[in-house]
Amino acid sequence: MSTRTPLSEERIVAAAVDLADDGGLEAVSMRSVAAELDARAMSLYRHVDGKEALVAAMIDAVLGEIDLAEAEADWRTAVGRIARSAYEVIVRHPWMAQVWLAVRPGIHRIQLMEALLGAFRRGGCSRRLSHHALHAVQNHVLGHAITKVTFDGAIEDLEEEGRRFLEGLDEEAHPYVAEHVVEHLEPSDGDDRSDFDFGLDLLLDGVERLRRSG
Amino acid sequence: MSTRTPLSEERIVAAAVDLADDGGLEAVSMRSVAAELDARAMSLYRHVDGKEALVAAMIDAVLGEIDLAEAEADWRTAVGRIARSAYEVIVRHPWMAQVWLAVRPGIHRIQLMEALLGAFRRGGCSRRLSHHALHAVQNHVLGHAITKVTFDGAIEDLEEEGRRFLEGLDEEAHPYVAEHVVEHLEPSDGDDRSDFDFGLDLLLDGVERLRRSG
DNA sequence: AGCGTAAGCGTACGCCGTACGCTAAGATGG
DNA sequence: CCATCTTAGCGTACGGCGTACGCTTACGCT
Repeated sequence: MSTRTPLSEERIVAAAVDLADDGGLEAVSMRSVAAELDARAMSLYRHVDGKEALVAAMIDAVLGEIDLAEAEADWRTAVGRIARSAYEVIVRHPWMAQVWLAVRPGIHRIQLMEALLGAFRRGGCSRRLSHHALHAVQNHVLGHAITKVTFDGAIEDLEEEGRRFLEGLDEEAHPYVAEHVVEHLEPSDGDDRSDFDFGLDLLLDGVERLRRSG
Repeated sequence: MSTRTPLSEERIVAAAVDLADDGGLEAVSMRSVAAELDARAMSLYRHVDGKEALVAAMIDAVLGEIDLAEAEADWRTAVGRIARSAYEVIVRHPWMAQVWLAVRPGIHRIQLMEALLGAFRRGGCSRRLSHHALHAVQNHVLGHAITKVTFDGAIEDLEEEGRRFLEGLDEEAHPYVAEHVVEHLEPSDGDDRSDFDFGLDLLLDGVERLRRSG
């Protein structure tokens, strides 16, 4: 016994993702990842090109979890499924929000783009409209994910933190911000799902209108 | 002579922003910032709470550059001016894109939110609509800024890099991505300005429609 | 058995953020 | 004018980081 399973890029990336999922990106160091695998830091370099490449591989591995809604006929529900899945994947791996656009696209990122663009193009959108629609959807997903992650990420008690923020806020000078924060704290009707869908629908309505008008 | 101007939070933050503007966030260390001011690292701690607080101060300082379009009567042109100004500020300080949502909002961030929300609310949008409109505009600005910054940030010759990317791409498997990248490379009709406005108009059209329908 | 190849790792270097405590200069009160 | 207090600046040091370099060990060949 005691012959450990050998290292591989796959195992290293998986260990790094696990570390990042609980502990954030800052918990990922060559030494900590190696320790997770009962190895030493320098051993990783046989399988991975360095820390930057490791992070890129982590990102692409996680993007592979996204549902690309490949058999979906209707373009709008396809885009909806992809967008929601992408959002959920990012929220499941909160560290993604900081970095997913910061590195050169890997294969899964390209497949994600292809799936979204394909849905728009086959749905009858022009090249130019599809171009902007892709960016709009990506921005929406990433923006919402960042907002959610930063809200309940560093903060375990959202309510408490929100109240504290409001206390420090000058409500005379910033009444609308106060209003906005209160809305984030209202639990019932404005849950994540409807918030996300509201913006996405608004956006896809616009795309649909432009699609029809050519 | 030779009595240097004393340190202060303001001077430290300004020096750090300068370093980040040319050299990226990674060029900002307590030692490098101190060196920029002819001082030593530990001296900074008399005026700044540590690196994290320094970065937060850098962000808020830069957000103070945004034009808040305060005297603007028409809500739509006000939002447009604010959004474009914010976009330009981020592009002017490319390191902002990585971090601007990652820290707790400072006073300038709050003023930015207040300006946008005020424009929507005074323009006749409901609380809920203004809430979503704010997020949508923020996402649009940040998303576009990130896209632009990552495109021409690490890449001095955009054209060359795009062609190289296309070479490595399997155009059979990803025809729409190829199309999309080509569109990014086309210089003339699709410049930054019109790209940014196209998405923003699409978005504000949606807001306007919902505003009218109540 | 001998050998080539490659996986794993020990050591060391130059960075980083920052805790701790000293020095020296200026402010304050007599 | 001196004594005392405050505070800006900094020297040193510690633990952690990414990684260059080269050694060792294990394994698959012939």
